[in-house]
Amino acid sequence: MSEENLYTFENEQYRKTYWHTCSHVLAQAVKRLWPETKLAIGPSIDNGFYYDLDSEETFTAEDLEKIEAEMRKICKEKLKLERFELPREEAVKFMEEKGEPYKVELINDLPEDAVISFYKQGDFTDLCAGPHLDSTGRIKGNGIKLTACNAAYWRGDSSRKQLQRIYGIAFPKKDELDEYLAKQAEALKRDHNKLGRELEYFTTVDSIGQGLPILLPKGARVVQLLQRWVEDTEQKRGYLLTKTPLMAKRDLYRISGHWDHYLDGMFILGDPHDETKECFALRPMTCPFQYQVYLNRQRSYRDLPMRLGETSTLFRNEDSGEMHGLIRVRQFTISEGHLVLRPDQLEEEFKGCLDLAKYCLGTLGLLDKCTFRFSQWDPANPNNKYEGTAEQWEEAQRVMAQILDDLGVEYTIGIDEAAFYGPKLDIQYKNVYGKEDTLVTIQIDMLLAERFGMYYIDENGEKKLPYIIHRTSMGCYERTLAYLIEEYAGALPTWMAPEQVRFLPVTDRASDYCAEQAKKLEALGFRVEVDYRNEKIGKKIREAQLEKIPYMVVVGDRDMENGTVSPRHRADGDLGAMSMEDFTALLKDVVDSKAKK
RNA sequence: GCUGGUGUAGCUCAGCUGGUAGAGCAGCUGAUUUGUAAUCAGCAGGUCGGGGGUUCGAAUCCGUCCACCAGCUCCA
Repeated sequence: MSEENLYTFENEQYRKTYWHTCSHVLAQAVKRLWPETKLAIGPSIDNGFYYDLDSEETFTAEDLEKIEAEMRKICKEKLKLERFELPREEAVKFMEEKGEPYKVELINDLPEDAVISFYKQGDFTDLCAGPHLDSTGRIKGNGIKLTACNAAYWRGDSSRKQLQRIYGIAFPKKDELDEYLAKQAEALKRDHNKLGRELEYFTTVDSIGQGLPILLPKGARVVQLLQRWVEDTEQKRGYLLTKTPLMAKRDLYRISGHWDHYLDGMFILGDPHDETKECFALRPMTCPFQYQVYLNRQRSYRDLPMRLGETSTLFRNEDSGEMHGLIRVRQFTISEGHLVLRPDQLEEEFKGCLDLAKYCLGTLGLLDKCTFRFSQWDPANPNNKYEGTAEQWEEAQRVMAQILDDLGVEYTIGIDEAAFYGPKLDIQYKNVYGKEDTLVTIQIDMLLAERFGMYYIDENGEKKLPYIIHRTSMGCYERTLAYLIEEYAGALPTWMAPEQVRFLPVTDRASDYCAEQAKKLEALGFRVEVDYRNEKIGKKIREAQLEKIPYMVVVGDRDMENGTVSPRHRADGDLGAMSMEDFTALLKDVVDSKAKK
């Protein structure tokens, strides 16, 4: 990068520096307006910056405007940012005198040898490692927008005080800000939680409860199509289909370890603390149920790998604030599966799982936006989350790292994101708000086989413990549907669209002709409707467009005379008159190829 | 679970400082038979999220519960 390009917004480092200085300007503005406010932290993030503040005042939208105005003033003042260092004791004293307890805590937690630096701009000084712009005058005042004020726990710890987090975004030009905000607004129009309800994919009902969405006929159809496709795909790859119960006695969860680790997360039927009576729980995962298939008889090394797949409905009693549309729910159905294998088969089978997931997500059109996360344990986790010994964990993670490197997977590392029984490869996806969730997970488990006594007899007649891979091929159907709606803005590809073709008779003279053609397509397995209403063709088209029906087939007197139909694609518009044979071939091609249109 | 916001007809929303609700679209009925994004007219539709409380009187004020939204925390 050439010298002059270093200071452009294209340069991520410069951009982050710019936003970081914005966060200082934000804090300075708040301190000027509400001097009693205590400062916590204020970093730049992927999309802008924020500052966490402790204030008696609950910042409203109007307050944010006031703060923005003050920020613009600070930019106009062109205050120089000056860096200086202090020894630890003086640094603590400095912040104590300023009445900033959070800063004092931060300084005290810095390592012994840390350089403690401050940045001063006019009447405002903040503890900060930098770097920063050299002057607040570098920031374009009317390119700043404070976008939200929300709660955030001090140091991300829910047992500590909740602060107010003010989010902002800024650009060197007002036009760029406007463009960014317009793009954001546009993205929110794809929000599955809004679009999915409007297009009648799902709804929620107060009396049923939080996190328990109703899949309406369109949503249910899409899920059915995806399930059939996944089950068939897995069958072709050597998976054995299972159907196991949705609940079990607490005894089962005691063996798996879930009773100790996740009691709060389960829906319990009965009194969990009364040992004199039977107590059941709805299943929060499939593992211990599906293991029983393996345990049905003694297994030989020749039986391995055993690949078990199940379309599995799970129940998790999430905290009330966690539910979100179809993305985070209390009951969901997942393309679940477990592979029981010999240690020497681990890499090959892991690769197979990754291939399958990539194939599924790629076909759905979601793969390009996915990122990979290698989720590892945290030996320092304070909640005793993890089973097994440090040696077992190091071994499992070493093997997984080796496999990921061999396969050339680019990943980030997530510490303390592992399952309680092993490390995971998580395939992550971001929703329209930029919030990331796991779509697919592939996990290596070297612990549970022993707990369940899942031995096999090797070629020497010796009992051996297998490895287990927990995996999903396309995640849970509700969440995947949500992302599909967002990815395609509700216009799902024809192969998975609940209604693929809608015939639109221009007058009722064409009704019978349409019914006949529709029947032909239905016989071939297409999902077809006819709009028989006595409405103008323009209105029928408008409504079909708004419902995002892939193909509208206009049929009028002219078509009937010529024995044609006049299809229209929702995105490509009028395709002109053609024979039913040609239209059928076109449709078949689009559907069979699972084209993304 | 925590912080903040929201909840009025199927949908989108109006309803000022308390005086028992209004529009557009959708729906129904009738007329209209129409060629690529909204034909016209009429009718009907609501214990204003639920239970309480204050008041002569509550959609409006207070409290509580429920649901929805954003964020945090959590996510087997």
